Amino acid sequence: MEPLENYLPYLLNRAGGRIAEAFGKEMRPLGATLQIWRVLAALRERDGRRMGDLAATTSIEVSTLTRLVDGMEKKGLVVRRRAADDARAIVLHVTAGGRRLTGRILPIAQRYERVALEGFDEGEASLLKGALRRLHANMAELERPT
Amino acid sequence: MEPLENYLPYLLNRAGGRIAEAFGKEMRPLGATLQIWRVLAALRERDGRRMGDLAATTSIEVSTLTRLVDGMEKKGLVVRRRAADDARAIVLHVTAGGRRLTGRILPIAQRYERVALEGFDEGEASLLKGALRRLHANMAELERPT
DNA sequence: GCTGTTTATTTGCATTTACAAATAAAGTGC
DNA sequence: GCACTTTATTTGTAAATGCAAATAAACAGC
Repeated sequence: MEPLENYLPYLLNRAGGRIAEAFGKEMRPLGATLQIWRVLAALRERDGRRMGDLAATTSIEVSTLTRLVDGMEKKGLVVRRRAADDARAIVLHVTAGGRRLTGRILPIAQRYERVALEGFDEGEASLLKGALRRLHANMAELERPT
Repeated sequence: MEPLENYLPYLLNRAGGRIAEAFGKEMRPLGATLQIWRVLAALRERDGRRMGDLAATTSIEVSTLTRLVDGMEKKGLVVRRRAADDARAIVLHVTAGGRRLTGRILPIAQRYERVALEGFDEGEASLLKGALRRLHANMAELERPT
């Protein structure tokens, strides 16, 4: 029967894990982590997001995110403010320091995109990305046991 | 510039993370975890592997694996033996209990493969798998900073 | 405008994980 | 066959993670 090597979830996690690990190591000297980068990237697209919103778009658990943001605040990368329209919610804003760090990480992220897709032509790359999106969507339907 | 949504490493981790999470939750009632399944699957292909070998094929850190195996031994899924040819090395053997558990997990793993690839035809699926292997290989070349 | 329910975030706690140091057995050169 | 280096695994320890409970504000119905 199927060896591990042909099993899609395994291949996926293995590839993803290796990228994450390598990227994470490059983040270190900058005083960042992969997760910090995710948050910064999400805020770069739209600043002033809520915790829950960020958790969803970064795929980081809310409780994990809370503590991650604690650290980011201490490092002066972001600030928490209470949402204007809902006193339960917190919105996050990047600081100048946060933007500076984002600027330093961006070229590294771009390099990773290039290296990962080395040898893939335009069409293959977008096919792959589309497949990953579809796959992610497919899994959403599997929220119940057999 | 590229939103997170188009960034390959992100898509990869997101898809992989979601599968791992869902699969992990189904493992729980069986008293297993994703990592335990990885080890069992690797031993199913070839029993009596060394710790280092297992670490490499499952992509689990050796030190993490040591403790994981501690737990698996307590659960009676595997046993550690000293390698016949090298007294430094440990080889792992599955027990009857381990095989029983493997048998219960297999159909779940197969279902995940199916659901993940729902809507992918044969060709697309093997293209995707090939891409993931290539990508994993590409990352190996990036073991040095810029 | 109170009461009960839902929603957003945080905190407590136990588990998982990774890195580095420790241990132990081979292999190497002489 | 003794010192030196390399290889295989384990242990110490600190950080990251996820679940469940706690807190706090909004909303719904009356």
